[in-house]
Amino acid sequence: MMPRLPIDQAETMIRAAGARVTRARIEMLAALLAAEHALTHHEVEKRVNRAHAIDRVTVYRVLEWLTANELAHKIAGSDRVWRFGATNKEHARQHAHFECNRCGAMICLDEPDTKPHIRLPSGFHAQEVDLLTKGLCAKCAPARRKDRRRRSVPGWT
Amino acid sequence: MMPRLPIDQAETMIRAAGARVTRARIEMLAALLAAEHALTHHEVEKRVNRAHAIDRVTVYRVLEWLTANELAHKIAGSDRVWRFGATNKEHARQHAHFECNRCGAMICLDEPDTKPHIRLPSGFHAQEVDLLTKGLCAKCAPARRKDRRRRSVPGWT
DNA sequence: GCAAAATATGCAACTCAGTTGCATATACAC
DNA sequence: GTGTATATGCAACTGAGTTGCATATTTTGC
Ligand SMILES: [Zn+2]
Ligand SMILES: [Zn+2]
Ligand SMILES: [Zn+2]
Ligand SMILES: [Zn+2]
Repeated sequence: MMPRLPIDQAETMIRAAGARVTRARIEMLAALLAAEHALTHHEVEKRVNRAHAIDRVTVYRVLEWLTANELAHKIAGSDRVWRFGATNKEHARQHAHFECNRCGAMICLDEPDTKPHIRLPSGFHAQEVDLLTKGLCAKCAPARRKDRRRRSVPGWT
Repeated sequence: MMPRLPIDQAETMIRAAGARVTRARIEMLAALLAAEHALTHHEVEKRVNRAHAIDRVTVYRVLEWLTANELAHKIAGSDRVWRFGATNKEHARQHAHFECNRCGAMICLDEPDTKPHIRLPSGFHAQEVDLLTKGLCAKCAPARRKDRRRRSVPGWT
């Protein structure tokens, strides 16, 4: 299988969705496909702006459109900012995520891993399970070695 | 064991933390203890206001303080709003949560349940795992019976 | 290709959660 | 009670995400 340029792959995916093929959609999906981690609206905006200026509202709307069409998915982070990842090949419909407690980076974990069976109160009906592992990413883990992580109670002496 | 009023239990918990016992802290923690689900800042404000008016900034600050002192914990919801629950007796330090896809209600699940073992990329270091089950709560499940949940692609016909 | 219809984009103004600085009120130690 | 540390109230701010509407671009039909 030929490795394809993200920009071409993006165009094919959008065309396959049977929707209008616009520059913003292509470039934004390509940015997500090329990204090493899930991107915030701002990160997407910055990466696409290398090519040409794009309005921030368009960024929000295209991300929403990509998500609705299942070409991307969004993950809720601890900082109340959505991060978006391309929904391609290897990622199952359901997959876990990792968020770095230090730099905030969010990545998709493609391991299907053992599904935890959760007992719900009577009458409740489960539809999906979000699994978010938090910790330190490869870049941040070394930096925290010396921190000697005591059970911190911020703002309290 | 005597069943205690939330207000008394709250005061005891705060006093045990060795901190100043204020009306706002007691009433807000009592509201969390009495709540049937995790509360937003706004819900807390509304419940406490039955007794006396309270500034919204104080609500934020007290919730932050309760969280820092581990008398409460906060859960990130799909609507970018933090919800707070009292951290009492039965809830372990780590527990799963449930969020209703229809009404947004968030509850704590005290089942410790089978911890999923997640494989991380090399160099990554896990510290905690957030597990959020989404679906329909007991109140909303019946209402959705007829909806015949097709694979929805919102905003796309 | 060209015009018309359909829809995506840009812009301005908005909403709403959460934060910050500072003056004042309150809890607690003495 | 008085003094000191700190909690609260108020006003103004930040930043993510949304909405309405005018304009630009993509498609479709010719
Ligand atoms: Zn990191
Ligand atoms: Zn993902
Ligand atoms: Zn519900
Ligand atoms: Zn909880």
